[in-house]
Amino acid sequence: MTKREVIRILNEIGVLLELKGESFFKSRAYYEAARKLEIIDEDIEKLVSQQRLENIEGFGRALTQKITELVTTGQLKYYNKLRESIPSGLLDMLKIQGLGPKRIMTIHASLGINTIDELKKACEEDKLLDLPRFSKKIQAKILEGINNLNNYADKFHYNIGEMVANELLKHIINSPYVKRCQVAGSLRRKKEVVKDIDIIASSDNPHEVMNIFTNHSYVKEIIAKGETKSSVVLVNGMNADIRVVNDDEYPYALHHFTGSKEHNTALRHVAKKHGLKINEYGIFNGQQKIKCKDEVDFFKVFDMKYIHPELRENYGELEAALNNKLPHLVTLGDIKGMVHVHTMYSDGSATIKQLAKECIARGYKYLLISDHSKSAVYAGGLSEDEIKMQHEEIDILNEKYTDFKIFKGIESDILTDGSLDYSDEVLKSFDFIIGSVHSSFRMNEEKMTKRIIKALNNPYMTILGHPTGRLLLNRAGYKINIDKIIDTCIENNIIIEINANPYRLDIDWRYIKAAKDKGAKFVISSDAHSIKEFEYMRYGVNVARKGWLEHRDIFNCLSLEKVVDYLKL
DNA sequence: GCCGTTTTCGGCCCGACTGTTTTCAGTCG
Repeated sequence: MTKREVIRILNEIGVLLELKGESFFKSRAYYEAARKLEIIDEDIEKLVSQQRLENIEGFGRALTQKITELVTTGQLKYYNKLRESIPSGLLDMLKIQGLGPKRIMTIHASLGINTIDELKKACEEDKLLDLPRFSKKIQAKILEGINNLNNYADKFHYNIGEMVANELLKHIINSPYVKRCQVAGSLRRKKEVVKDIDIIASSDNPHEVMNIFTNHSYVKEIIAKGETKSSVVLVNGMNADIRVVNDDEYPYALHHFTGSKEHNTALRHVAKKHGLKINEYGIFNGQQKIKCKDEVDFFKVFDMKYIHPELRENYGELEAALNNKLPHLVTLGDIKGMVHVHTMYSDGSATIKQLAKECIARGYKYLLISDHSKSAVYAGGLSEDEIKMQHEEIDILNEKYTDFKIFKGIESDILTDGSLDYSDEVLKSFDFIIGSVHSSFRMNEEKMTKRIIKALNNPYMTILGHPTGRLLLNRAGYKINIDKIIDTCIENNIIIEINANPYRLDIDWRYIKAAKDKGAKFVISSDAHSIKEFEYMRYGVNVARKGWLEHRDIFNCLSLEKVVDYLKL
């Protein structure tokens, strides 16, 4: 059984226990254990066979026994029994806004309802009214929650969230009542997909700020509106929350609502050791509040350097901050060249000259062109003759530039047998080669891993393109042994792509830090098919920062001279 | 569920808002 599967089951047990009405702390023990396994960069089977699980904080006798059973037999009796006792439809109901474990179990126990469809029918037939602490209002809310579930996605791509949040922010920040205001939550942490928008503001007149927020034209429905907190649904189905505090409470509130929950919980443990207490209104030493003017001050209280929001995932940032080992995160300004760009030769919309001009205007020193290869017929992949033409055009353009260079490359399909789709003769004519999988996504893990590793052993390969092939909120990545692939990239000096397209953001940031520690190198590439898509670079930088990367870990932070040197030209 | 120098039981994270009920339960983040 894979670690991923164990993590999934632990999380599900946590949810099932919540439904059963068990103590929240018991559920949390399972969630925390799942979380720990996610962070630990070790083989689960080794951890079990070497009996090292019980040495990890949060793994007591019960959890160790259960995980051992799961890993050695592939089964867990406790889990099977739990699942039998709770219809799976009840788990789905947790997604309905306003409906939690208590009400779900009341509905199930009194009315025998097991699925969302049955629940919907019951609401429409007024069957919930007689249940204790239910009413017409609550029934209507549940019904609306069910309809929203069908009408709206519950998650959105980062770039959509950012766009909407900026629009709301612009509206609020212009108010004379607002002193400080910014986006918090997962958007501030630059998560690749977001559930909602969190905004924090400081003001002496929260009432007015709430009105401004809830009156925005994007607001479709007000879920809650109070003096410090309001919650709305926007026209696109997204939820947005605002918290308004006094200005001297702002840094604490900002930190609290930036999260992550896991980061906050871990920091509270640290605070406790200092004899301090943290909540959204302050850091307290008994009754006394410790003054902070901003988040830099906030972390100073715990002898920590400022932790950038992107790192606040409880992936080791607190320890690093204590030991002064936080990375100097890469910034967009560190990027010196545009990589993985498609032109009109294949499915791009701009000419090489237009792309180069835009690069120069943006201060980039080089452009790495990589159109599709000939197997990608659907995308106008380049024939051998077209490659020759493109190379001639690049040579002519390069003669005109003094402080700028265009490099000749290709995004070559990794064919099902792991070979690239040109002869060595043709491959040799490029300055660099990105190898990407664009077909037969549904191979099993062993075959797909073998396929990619064979390509990584091709001496002409420079970069592994979008390593998992995922499309966020749309398609899971292909099944691969990512550890083996990363290890092979390191051995063979292949650069791992961080594809900055906001619908890909592939490789996932969760893999990056461990790979970096092992010596992996990365490139942030736009995969641009138009000049407009150069903007994608900042999403790629977000991912790199979430993966703890510094400029020296990233290929296109190198100077032009160093790139020429690297590509041995 | 886990944990432990107040140690084998009793804490563990808590505040805001809604709606039902009249002091509080449920949900959410």
